[in-house]
Amino acid sequence: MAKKNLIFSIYSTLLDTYGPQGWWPLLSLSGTNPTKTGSVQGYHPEDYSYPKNKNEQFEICVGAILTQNTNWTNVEKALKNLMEKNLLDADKMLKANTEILKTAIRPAGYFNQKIKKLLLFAEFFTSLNSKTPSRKELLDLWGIGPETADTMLLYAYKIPSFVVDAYTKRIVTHLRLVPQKADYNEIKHLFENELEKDFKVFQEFHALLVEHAKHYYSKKPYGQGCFLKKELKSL
DNA sequence: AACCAGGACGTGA
DNA sequence: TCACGTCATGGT
Repeated sequence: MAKKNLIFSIYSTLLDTYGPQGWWPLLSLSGTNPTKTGSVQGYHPEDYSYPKNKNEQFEICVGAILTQNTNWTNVEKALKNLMEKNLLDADKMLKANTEILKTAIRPAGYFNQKIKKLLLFAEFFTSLNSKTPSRKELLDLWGIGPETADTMLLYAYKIPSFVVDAYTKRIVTHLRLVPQKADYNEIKHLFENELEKDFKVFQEFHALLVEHAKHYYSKKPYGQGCFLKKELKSL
């Protein structure tokens, strides 16, 4: 393989190791592939046609908010509750009783904060009339920070905006690709500057980093057995 | 039984 | 700017 750059070779290695992840996870697909937590098979590997409709797009955005500092299995429970009550729809959510909404999303934690975030976003989402929001518009919403905004842009709107989460930061600082104190944008640019702006690559890369982190960067000491460290030396 | 999970916000220095 | 507390449930 021609050495394009360090970042790309990491992507290559992760993809070879874990395979395409097929993110974002959608409820309609978790039936065939229930609650993926290990390196099993992706949700819709090598199929980049999602979201297929406006409700799936909304579902991704809701999931992005609910998963803030929260385990995905808990988010899935909340999403299922919303789906069962037929509330995974922006208009219906806006008309719904707030207490019922809170009860539905309770498993995802922080339900008092998150219900505000969801309603504010739902209102914004309907006001878009199917337009694609800008990153700034998303960031201006209360409850949507850089990671959530980038997650929505990348997975709900297929815009190549790299997502930096706690795992990503943990990995790149451990590998000494950025200083410990590197902020969100510094890490985001590290990836964006060295990759072609292809939403499919960005989608896979972020999902692969999460998968990799679950194997080697979830318990201390971080990075034990991480094969990326060996690879970096050999370059 | 502590610890933390695919963060964001408010506050005080 | 920046470090720190707060928000909440459920699995290990």
